[in-house]
Amino acid sequence: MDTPWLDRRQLRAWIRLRAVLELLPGVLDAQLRRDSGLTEFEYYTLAMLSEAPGRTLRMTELAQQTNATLPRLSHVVTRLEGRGLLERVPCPEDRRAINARLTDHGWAKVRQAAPGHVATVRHHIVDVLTDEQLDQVTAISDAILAELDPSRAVAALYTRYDEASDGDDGSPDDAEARRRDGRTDSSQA
Amino acid sequence: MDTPWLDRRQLRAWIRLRAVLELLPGVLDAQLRRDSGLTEFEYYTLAMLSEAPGRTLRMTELAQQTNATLPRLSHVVTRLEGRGLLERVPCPEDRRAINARLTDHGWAKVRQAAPGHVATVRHHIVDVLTDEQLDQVTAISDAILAELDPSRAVAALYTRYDEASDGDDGSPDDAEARRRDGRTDSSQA
DNA sequence: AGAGCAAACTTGTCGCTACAACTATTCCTG
DNA sequence: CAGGAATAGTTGTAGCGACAAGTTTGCTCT
Repeated sequence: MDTPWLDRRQLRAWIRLRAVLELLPGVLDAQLRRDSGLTEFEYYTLAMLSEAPGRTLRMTELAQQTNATLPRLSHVVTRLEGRGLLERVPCPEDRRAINARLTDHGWAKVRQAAPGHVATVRHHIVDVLTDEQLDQVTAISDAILAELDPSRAVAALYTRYDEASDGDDGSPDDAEARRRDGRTDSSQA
Repeated sequence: MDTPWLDRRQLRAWIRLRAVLELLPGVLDAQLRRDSGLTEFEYYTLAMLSEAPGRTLRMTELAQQTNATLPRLSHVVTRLEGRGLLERVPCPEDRRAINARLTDHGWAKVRQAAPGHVATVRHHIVDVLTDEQLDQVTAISDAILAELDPSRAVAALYTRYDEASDGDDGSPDDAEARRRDGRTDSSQA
């Protein structure tokens, strides 16, 4: 078994990507913690719920959308439930399943936290990249995810943001969240 | 403050990048844990030492090269020291400072772990991307890191893998290459 | 129909990381 | 050449995530 080492180009790309992998999550997390008392993961959990029809999702589905394992999600949901941001509701159709539903308090929390978080994402990622590079990020991530997640579990979510629908993907809550797209900013670089 | 929401292209890129950020570390970690009993971070700690002159680095420098905070590194080094993979040596020049030095056992460990890890990186990243995309990864990461790390602390390391020197591809086995080249480095920095 | 298996969650434990002190040197500046 | 600030590390604690069981419900096959 001969193991081909990485050449300079490959190594350079990897080292840098690794640095991003290491540093970026901490920055995003810190901002949300500071400004909203939420983990980045907690935020996305709430955010995914806020976009779902009826602000409700089954645990498994929510886990997929947040790229989390079920045990992890379960723990997080327990904490969020304790803080009154969401609630567990037994699923009538399948009694094994549990629906996580965003409370009004949780909804308010997301709405309060969103602008700051989006601003951070903008500041650290979107604004420093060109439109072309953003598309490259999409393509590169797709390639990596295809290998990383052969079952295409993540696909369900991340296909959602393709140029698929012209209308909306449906839900009223969703529409409300999306309505904020309205801004026209010809972002600086 | 206008609500700076993300448009479709931006959101798509971000959602996917986020998925990579979430999933990739776990995969790399799992492989190293399984095959070598090392965390990805532990591996890189050892790897950075293995590349350093005399297989020795000061804690602060090592922290920078691994993108870690000092407290984190300190804990990790304590654990690795307990396992005999490296040792703390007081720095003669500055009595506040501590040198972390790779032991022979640690050296062997890195050499044993490297091929599997590189194979994983290859499999999940390098092999699924074109050369062009690899360069895009470099450029994009650079842009993000420049904003993320204004002090350019990371720069010290990741500049190292530019087309600067020859014979310096920076792999953990790099030190081996140096030995082959007869570049024997004694005495610490 | 009932046995066996899979799916959907939960729970408990352990290890790692961030954050916040704290100690010990060295640098700097009047 | 004091004395305060900055630098280099360590340590303690609290909290989150991974992993491994465990439980309940649904599915399937003969």
